Amino acid sequence: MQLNRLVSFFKTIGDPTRLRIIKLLAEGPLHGQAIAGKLGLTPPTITHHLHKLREVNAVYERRDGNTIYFYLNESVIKHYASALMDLSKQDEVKKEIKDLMAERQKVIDNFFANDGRLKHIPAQRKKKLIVLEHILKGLQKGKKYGEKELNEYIKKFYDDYATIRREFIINNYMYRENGIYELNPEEMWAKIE
Amino acid sequence: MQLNRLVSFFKTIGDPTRLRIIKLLAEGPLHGQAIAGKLGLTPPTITHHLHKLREVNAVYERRDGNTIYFYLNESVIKHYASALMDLSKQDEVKKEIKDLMAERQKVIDNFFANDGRLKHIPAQRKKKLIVLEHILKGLQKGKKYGEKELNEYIKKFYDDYATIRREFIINNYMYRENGIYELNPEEMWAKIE
DNA sequence: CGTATAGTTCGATATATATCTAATTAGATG
DNA sequence: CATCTAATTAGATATATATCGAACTATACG
Repeated sequence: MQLNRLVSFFKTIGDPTRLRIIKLLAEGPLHGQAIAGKLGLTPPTITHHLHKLREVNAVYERRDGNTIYFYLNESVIKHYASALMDLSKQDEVKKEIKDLMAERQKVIDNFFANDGRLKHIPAQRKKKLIVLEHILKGLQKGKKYGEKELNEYIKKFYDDYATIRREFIINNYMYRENGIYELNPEEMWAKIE
Repeated sequence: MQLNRLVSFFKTIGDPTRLRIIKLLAEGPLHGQAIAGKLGLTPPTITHHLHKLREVNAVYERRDGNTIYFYLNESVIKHYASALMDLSKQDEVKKEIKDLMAERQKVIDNFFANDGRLKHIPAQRKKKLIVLEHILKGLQKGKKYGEKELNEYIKKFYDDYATIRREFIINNYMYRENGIYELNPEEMWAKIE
């Protein structure tokens, strides 16, 4: 369901007169003047609202002689009701992932400044790992980095590159061999983002 | 659920920007500037819409530091979705009665003029009975009517009182005894309205 | 064909509101 | 306390729209 249809429908029923018309029609079809009478409004006003209700298929009509009976299109109402319901329902797994992401994003928001630099290293281990993983996202897997090259990269985030580099190693995000650094396979540290 | 709350809610979500905010928050909480960024709007505009969304309890917020995270209030969304669903759902019996009533009303609209007088007697038996029953509603059960009195009553609806009076008898709506007329018990002709 | 009735269209008016820029407030941090 | 960032408020503008009375259209009926 595209956004525009939803917006048009809700905008249309988000009016006291139109919602009262819908409630009336929910009890059975009525002709225009009957609606005008029950609501204390003039026929042109009712025509105006019925026009809008027809635009979103909330009502349909059947002519009988020269009076027109208006009916509530219940299936359309149900349709949008369930579309609305869907906006509040997400499958469990997806929802949990989203929550996790939101939590991580919050930590990142807190510890990185607007220019993208790390303000300071979190004391809490869990948050520290999130911060380290965020920095690691800029490195390519499989690529070999010289120590100087890695230091330069880290310095874009934080002046104390030595601490960060050491954290990379002791938390098993990277390994070092003969002064050459490389990312460990992601599976080893269950990267999420 | 009172009408005003429904109207306010639907009016609120019947706006493209606000519905987009709701869709975003359905995927997880966000802070104001993140919303502004994703939608390409300025923070004051987002504040404006969040204010309206809060008014109808569609969102709530949690402060963390000086950034405020906004959450979709899913239970409220569900609440209004089911209220909307109710507008299209009626229990079967009630619905059938309403349909019957609407059908009868249509016949009455067609055969009685605005001043309440019968234009002519329907040829179709089913419609004729509806018309007769409509006229009978003005009589009291248990009361005994003299012929002249009954004629006068019928004449308020139709000049040819003799025909109508005869129809009352042959369709078993009334019975006559020594020139005195009386309504038959309702059960005998399954009065609906 | 003329008349009556139901519905629609038109034009005017009053009200609401979505959006922006600029200024202000609130909290956190050094 | 000074400063930074996020959010809000205020004011301005442009657009949308709910309602009505008056004029018009369509259908039925005699």
